[in-house]
Amino acid sequence: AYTFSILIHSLGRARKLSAAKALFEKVRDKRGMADVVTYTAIITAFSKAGHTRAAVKFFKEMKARGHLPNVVTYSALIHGLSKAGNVNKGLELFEQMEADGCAPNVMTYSSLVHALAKAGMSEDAFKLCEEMEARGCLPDAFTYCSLIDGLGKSGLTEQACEVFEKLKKSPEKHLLNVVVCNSILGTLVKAGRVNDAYSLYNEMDQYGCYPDIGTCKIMHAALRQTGQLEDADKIFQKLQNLISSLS
RNA sequence: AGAAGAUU
Repeated sequence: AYTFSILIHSLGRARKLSAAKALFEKVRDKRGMADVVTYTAIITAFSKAGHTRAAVKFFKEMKARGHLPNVVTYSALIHGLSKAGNVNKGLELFEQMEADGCAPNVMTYSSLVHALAKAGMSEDAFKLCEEMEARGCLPDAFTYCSLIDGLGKSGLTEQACEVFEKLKKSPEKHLLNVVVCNSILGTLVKAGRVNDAYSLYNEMDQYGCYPDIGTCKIMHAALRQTGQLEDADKIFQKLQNLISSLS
């Protein structure tokens, strides 16, 4: 079953959904070898492709057949539902998961924070972060990134900055990475605070974060828009260097 | 030994 899970996972990643499904059904029916991980792999494949009703069908099926979903299964499906814009179903599933005695972990919370943020419910995302901390599950870089990005996109720039500043000073500051920096840079730029963004860009290295392609794209577009063309050019050069160092 | 989450 290990091998089949890997295969189903790979087919899913390659967007070969019908092949993944065919293999899954074969494993399930002919060999009776479908387990929680196999089910989770097929649910993930359909979830990521946005086919949530198929994912939910497999989810119901696994339960009906006595395979208890675990935290990975729930997280994958919550992510899929939220990605399809069905945050409420995601929240419902989150409650169901708790009712089933399955403890959420940082990835489950982060998926929900991301979903709430994307749905413009950043206040709820913020509350969820507080809740997870209160329950002894520390937010990680993914959680902070989703939260900051969501607050920024809801126009709550100040709150986003507060979260970032608080993280910078907290014992968890090692969580600061380039993607978290990019999320606050994007937030500042969106709020028209290009100079604040540029200052932050210039001090990122003090936090052990080094600009990546995403950083340069954000800053280049921002500086070009405000007519700071020389600085934009410098960043464009850096962007080219980063891209060419990829291969 | 296999499965889940972030910025542009």
